[in-house]
Amino acid sequence: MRVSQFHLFTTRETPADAEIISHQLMIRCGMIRKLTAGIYTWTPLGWRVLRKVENIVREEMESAGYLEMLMPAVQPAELWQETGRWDDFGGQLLKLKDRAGRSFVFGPTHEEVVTDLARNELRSYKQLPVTFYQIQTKFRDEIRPRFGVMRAREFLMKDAYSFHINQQSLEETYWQMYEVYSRIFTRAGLEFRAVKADSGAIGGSASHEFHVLAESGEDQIVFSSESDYAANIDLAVALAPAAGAAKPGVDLRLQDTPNTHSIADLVDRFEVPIEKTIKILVVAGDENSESEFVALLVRGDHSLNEFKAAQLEAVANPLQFADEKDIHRVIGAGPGSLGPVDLPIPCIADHTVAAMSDFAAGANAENKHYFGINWGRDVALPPQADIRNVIEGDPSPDGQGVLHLARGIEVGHIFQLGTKYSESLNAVVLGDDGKSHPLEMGCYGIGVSRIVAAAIEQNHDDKGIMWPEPIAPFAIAVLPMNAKKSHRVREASEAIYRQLIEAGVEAFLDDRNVRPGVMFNDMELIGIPHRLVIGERGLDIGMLEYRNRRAAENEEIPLDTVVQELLARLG
RNA sequence: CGGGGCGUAGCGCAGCCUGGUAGCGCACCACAAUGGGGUUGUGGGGGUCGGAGGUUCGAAUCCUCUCGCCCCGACCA
Repeated sequence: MRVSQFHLFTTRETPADAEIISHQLMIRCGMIRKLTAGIYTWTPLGWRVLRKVENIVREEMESAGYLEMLMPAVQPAELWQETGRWDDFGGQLLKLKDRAGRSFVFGPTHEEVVTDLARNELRSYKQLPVTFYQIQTKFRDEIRPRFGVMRAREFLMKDAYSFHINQQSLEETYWQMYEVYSRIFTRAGLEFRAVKADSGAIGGSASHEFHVLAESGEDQIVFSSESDYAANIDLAVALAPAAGAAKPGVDLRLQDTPNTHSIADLVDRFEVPIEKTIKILVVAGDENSESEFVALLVRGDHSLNEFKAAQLEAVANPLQFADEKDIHRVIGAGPGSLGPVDLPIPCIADHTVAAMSDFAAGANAENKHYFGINWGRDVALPPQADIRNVIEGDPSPDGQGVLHLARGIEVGHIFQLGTKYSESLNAVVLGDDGKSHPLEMGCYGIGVSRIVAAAIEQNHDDKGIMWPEPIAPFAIAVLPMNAKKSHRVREASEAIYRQLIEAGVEAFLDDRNVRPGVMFNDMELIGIPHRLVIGERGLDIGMLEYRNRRAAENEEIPLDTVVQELLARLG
């Protein structure tokens, strides 16, 4: 491709509304343009990258034997009503009406459609297992789209669905898909981790997320320093210490603590180490439980894991925090003065709390705290559960190593769905026993457009993008210096460019009449992995300048063998 | 959904408080010089100031409504 024939539109200025680096660079490169909130046009430059990612995904899916297809983006409401997701999916579901007033959705995912296909087409276990996939535009009406294509409303997704006669077959495909996903992200040149995850609104049992590691990631992931334990923050657990093991060291003491309303106050004014404090969170009880409210106890420096807390039998799901008025009503003290001693409502302690001794907490009376509290001696040890978020350095739950926290961008998610959709849509096949069996299903997603942004987050410097070669829009930039003034430069550049193109290399010849600095800056900004500079200077001595986008210095390449040398470097 | 902010040329912004017929930088077009890290000069094109209504002799500016966009929050003992 010649730059003069390509719509290359770069800009020096960073748009005001782009917060993260990938969004800024994509705008500055001219890869994307916003049409409206969360909805983007992919320009020719951006589209080349998107297509590269798409093709890697497609090739790996194909070689695993999965079948590509294309399902409708617009789907009848009836199908979503059958599975209950017309109501359950929530505000992210974009609902539409046609001229006759019939309701439709713009597909945010395709379990309904693919299961409808399966119930009509699949008859026998002999047709199984089978995996269908598509690469297609999805729409999810995000509450708050942001970060460009990272969290867009309209986005490109690869979604795959597998069908099985039994759980064992599902698991085989699930773990095969795990490997396929790992190959895809590895091939795209990304540093990533797979972590255990919750299956959330999609439903089902087992699930893993694939995260590209990046500081700007919206998700927290957790992994062990020694073992292969890895989970997202919702699910991550630390090895629990033994409850009640610590022996009392000091006496219980009730002390006046005026104007002490927070853990921070307690630590500052009374010189209590934060690890010797506990905080009480009052939440609504489950409607079937005997208590209106339940107190949750976590160590002062720990935070409540709302996902875990909401799973507790005694606790309302979704989690609902008591307001100040309710806390006063049922406990008789404000939120800053709560503690386990003489607490009038049931409580559940985090495992860490159950192992504490000589700790401080509120006295359930204004302006008073207890110090030196010990379980058993001063108050009965409450029931325990894992209700906190793990922190950096916690022991890994398998006993091997400590936990590290990192930020990640979720680019893939695989689920074992089981029969959730096949049962609600009555998708069954005959087994070898001659009886009907609901299909076991798996579903597997990759955020194709999100990968583009994630790759930039992971691969950039102060000059711009540094594409991993497999997803770069062009492989090499051929930059003639002052071609207008030099037919030698012009001819040499054209010749090399032609040879590269003939060799199948995606070369990008900058034949614009612009100064060298403009070329260098543009090519570095858009992240072309290799570049060759052709000038009078080099031609005089028979050597040309080559530079890798990630290298700090030029290399000299002899003119006579330049194309072979480049081909070797390009792999 | 709650809170805050912003809508003036393709992009980044000034002008608004104190009303008087719209400006700067980048980008774009033309010409010239320059020619190895976003070069320089001269000349030029482009805006119903988000939209509607109101106040006024006169509105980008004041008032009302409306639409759009962005940020923060949905953890608190």
